[in-house]
Amino acid sequence: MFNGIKPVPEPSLRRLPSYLYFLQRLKKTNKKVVSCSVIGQELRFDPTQVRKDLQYTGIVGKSKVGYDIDKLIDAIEIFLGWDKISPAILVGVGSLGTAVLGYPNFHRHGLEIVAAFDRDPNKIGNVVHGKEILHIDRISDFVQEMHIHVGIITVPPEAAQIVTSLLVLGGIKAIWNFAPVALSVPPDIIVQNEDLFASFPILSNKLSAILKVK
Amino acid sequence: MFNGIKPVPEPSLRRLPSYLYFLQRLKKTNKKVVSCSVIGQELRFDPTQVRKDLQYTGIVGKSKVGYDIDKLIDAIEIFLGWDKISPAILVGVGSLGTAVLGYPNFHRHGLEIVAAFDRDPNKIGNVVHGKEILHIDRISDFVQEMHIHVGIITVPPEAAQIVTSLLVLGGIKAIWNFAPVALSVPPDIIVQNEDLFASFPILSNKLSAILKVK
DNA sequence: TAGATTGTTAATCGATTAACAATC
DNA sequence: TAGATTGTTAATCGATTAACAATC
Repeated sequence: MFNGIKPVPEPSLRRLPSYLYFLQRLKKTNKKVVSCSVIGQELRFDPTQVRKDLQYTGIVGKSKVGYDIDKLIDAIEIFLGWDKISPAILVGVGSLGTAVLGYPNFHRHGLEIVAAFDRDPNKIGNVVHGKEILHIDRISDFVQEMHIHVGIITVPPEAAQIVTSLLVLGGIKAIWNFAPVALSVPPDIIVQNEDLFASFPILSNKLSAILKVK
Repeated sequence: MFNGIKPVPEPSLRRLPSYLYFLQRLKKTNKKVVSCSVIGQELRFDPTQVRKDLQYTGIVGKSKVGYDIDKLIDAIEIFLGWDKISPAILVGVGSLGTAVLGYPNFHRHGLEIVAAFDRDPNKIGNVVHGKEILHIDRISDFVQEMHIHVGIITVPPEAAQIVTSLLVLGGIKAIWNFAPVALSVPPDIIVQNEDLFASFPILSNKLSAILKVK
């Protein structure tokens, strides 16, 4: 399994998009170069940490000058794979699914949702945020024929495993799972779980601390 | 600021709910006690880590036996403040707001959403998932009069700061922010940001790795 | 009693931060 | 040249994991 390449730490991966967004704003001000300390000051990160994060993308800077903003934007986008569009489908057009479908910037994040699926006959054929809703029976064939890379699961927890199996059957490469259940998949399939309420226990803990003091 | 009490590590806080859910399932099987190794095996955590996490709640176990399940459930709920209900409001009844309003188990997480707010006149007076939608003009007064503790922000990013200021004006204690912007608040107000797409760059990175190999 | 499990202290690991040489 | 910034190595910090004594 070990191939000599250290995996990029998850905290770094999570920070990279915020660098990208800042650089895109900076580019609009006609700046050409930027240093780690400027980025760090803006985003409240340690400059050394910024430098290390950026190095994972393979960017090379200039001493005394900093990084070329255009090059840096490209490097981050390429590193995350956001320069090439992967076709995706979304399964489960409830309110969460609708919210995800409504996100306008997936194409800038390497994703294009080409269709949505649901099991409710009343929804089939409707168009939500520009995507047609197809019946869930057609998922496997659709994934296979359209070479879909990513499946986004926004169905209720009970349905998530069945949907997963259908996606896998069609040859999906990665699953972005918003349902609060663990999915079982073959080892070569990427599963990334997204917890809508992930940070809530931290809020709870802080809130209960101040409520107790009172 | 330092008061001799070490803050509980965020990773531990994030794991506590999963212990709770497992214990609640276990309770239904009429088990009375449970050990760290059983919990760890189920949730794929190191047993020592489980023990350390649980100790933050103040629970005391019995050697050779384990922890009393009922006591442990209570300890986690009390520790997170999920035993007492805090009144909350939600602001921004778009698709994301509707999805959050539709979550059925907030009362088991110490929260009760008592009303929702929006600025769209067509939505005012409607009832979504049992909550009436009120006009945003009434937020500050509502927070003050109803002693609302938590404000959930699901408005578009442009509107998030204005909404925040209105909540603060009314005397809110904590803000759970789903908008992708940094909010400025007085130092005594808790802000917890929730990023709907937090794990997406990790999926991107893994996906681009396998696409490159191909 | 013997052995399983807790509670606690020590070791390890990984990420963050500091130090500093190289460089433009 | 002088000084700011990168690139890199070392130190620190915090979380995880291992070791082990206490205990029921």
